[in-house]
Amino acid sequence: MATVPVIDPDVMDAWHALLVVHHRLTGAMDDELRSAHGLRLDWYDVLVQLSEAGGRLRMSELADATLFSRTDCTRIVDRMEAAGHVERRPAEEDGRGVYAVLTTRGRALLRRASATHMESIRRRFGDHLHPDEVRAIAVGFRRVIAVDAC
Amino acid sequence: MATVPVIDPDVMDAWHALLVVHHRLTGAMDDELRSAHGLRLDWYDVLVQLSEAGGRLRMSELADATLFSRTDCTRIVDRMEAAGHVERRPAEEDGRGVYAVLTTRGRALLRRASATHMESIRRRFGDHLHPDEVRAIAVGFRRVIAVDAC
DNA sequence: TTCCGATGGTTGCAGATGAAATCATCCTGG
DNA sequence: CCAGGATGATTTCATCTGCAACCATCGGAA
Repeated sequence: MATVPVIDPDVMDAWHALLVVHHRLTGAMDDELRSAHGLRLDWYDVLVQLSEAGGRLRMSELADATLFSRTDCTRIVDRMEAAGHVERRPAEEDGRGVYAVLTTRGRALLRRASATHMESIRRRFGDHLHPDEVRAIAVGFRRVIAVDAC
Repeated sequence: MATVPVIDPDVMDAWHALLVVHHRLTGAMDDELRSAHGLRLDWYDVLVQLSEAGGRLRMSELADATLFSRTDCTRIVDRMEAAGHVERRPAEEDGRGVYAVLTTRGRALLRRASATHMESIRRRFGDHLHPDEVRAIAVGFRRVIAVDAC
């Protein structure tokens, strides 16, 4: 009695390709940001999220906005604060809360770094995909994410 | 003089979705493997690669086949050897070389774990994508990978 | 045969990671 | 108003990670 294959080989291919793309590209982008701006990819993510939120976020909001744990955020902000890119400010409305606030210096760094990073995403990723593929990826992945959230 | 956007928003969407899918799904799959079989996702990857290679690989081949560094492979094999899933055997044809060899126990564990993992990929990933999307992802990503290899 | 640069693998070190414990503050029910 | 559970953030601990230094072996050239 032959067992039915548990998974479609095409799906397996797609999943494996995703793993490789993620590994290679995040590695390369991290290298690029480091050599061009002395900035790690995780710091960059924090800068982006803070900027998109208008310049400040509670620590836990930052953890939700990025893909980092709370512990990670505490420590990344520790280091970025020491580097002068962000500041911590107690939340006036909640004695337990802390805001991570983008500094002028952090904002300037983000402006420079984002050019590098966007260009990197385009060159390493977008340029090699047809618009149809890009849309299929975005739409399909959003569906995967939405289901997972339940 | 307005600056031209550096990157197509659709491409940015797709890239971001990829990051989220990777993070969520690898996390969930790791949890599943751990609770079902006490097996970490990285150990599972090693078992798969050894099995697909016929049961044994040189350490450096293992590093190439997986997404791990040489250092990682040394240490993962250390732990898996202690757990009895693989064995180290000196390469007869090269005094420097070492083979990581799948044990009977490792093979049995892989058989059990792969059912869990395949099902997990199907349920969390493949089931939510149209066949067209799956093919677009596989084909597009392979292109991205091929270019990056240069 | 004997160098000597290249290669395979491991290890020391410095830093990064998550889970769980901790501390302070908040807020709800009585 | 007070007690006590919930929440925000940090710290501790044990583990994991990569880079660079390391050691042993290989293989070609003199």
